[in-house]
Amino acid sequence: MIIKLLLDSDIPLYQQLKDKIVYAIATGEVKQGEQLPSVRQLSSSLSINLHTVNKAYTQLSVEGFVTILKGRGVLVNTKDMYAASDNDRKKIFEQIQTICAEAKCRSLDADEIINMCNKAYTTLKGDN
Amino acid sequence: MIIKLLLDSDIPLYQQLKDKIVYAIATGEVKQGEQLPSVRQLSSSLSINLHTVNKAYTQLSVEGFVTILKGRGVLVNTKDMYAASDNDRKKIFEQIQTICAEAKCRSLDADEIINMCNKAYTTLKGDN
DNA sequence: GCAACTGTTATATTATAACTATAACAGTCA
DNA sequence: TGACTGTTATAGTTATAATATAACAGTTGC
Repeated sequence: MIIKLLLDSDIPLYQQLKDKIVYAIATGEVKQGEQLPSVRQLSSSLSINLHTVNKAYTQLSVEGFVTILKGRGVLVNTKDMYAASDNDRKKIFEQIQTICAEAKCRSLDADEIINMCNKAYTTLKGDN
Repeated sequence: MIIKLLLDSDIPLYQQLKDKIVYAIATGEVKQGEQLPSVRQLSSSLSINLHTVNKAYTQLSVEGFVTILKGRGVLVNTKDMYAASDNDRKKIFEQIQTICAEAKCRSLDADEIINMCNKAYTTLKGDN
């Protein structure tokens, strides 16, 4: 899993890390049951602190993407364990609403946004 | 313009405010050339600080949505003043990518996300 | 058991962001 | 002049983000 973080981004490091891992799950780059790097390994290879990685892993665990086993490591869950709940759907829709509002203001019509969605999905084509 | 902010949200107040104003522009609820409430008026009616409103207005100004006239007030710009630049498009696509990655993980397919986009756009139907 | 690995917890420190409070300054306009 | 605009300055509080070190506790293979 190739991860590059932007140190000068306005997006927190732990959030960037979460997004990258979810992206890797979406593409199938990391598979169900697969073990993620340990907090020490990953923090070392990214030159960031152990606790920053731990925060990302902990939140991914709360959101259902991974299971943390004390003493053993962090494992990617099976798909059914993080299938969208009604609340997940609601949150995703709210994000889309905000993006579409800005997009419409900026004279992008629905088709352009839909094209972006299709492009995003085709980029994610993995056998996961 | 009806605005309600969530004080206990993880989204900062000034960001929520920006999003609501952009949304109001998108629906046509506030029109081109229209004057927004003064920082004191709005901060008072929302029971938040003057500087929080000022921060939202200042950023909206940088992003091209409004023009701030010292001593006079804040005016909504014309559409052409905030039409999407290449960089705006890129940022919007990156947000969509992140959302789609999570959505795919959570077993939502492209059609479901596209439906959400269409629903979001129809909600925004205004003659702006 | 021991060693080497896991995640966890505790404590502390630094830096930055977010929000508030108050006051004064400066431009606009009837 | 007075009442409204946004702006700037100063200060303080609170929360978040990130780091640094150390110790604790569970797992695993030798």
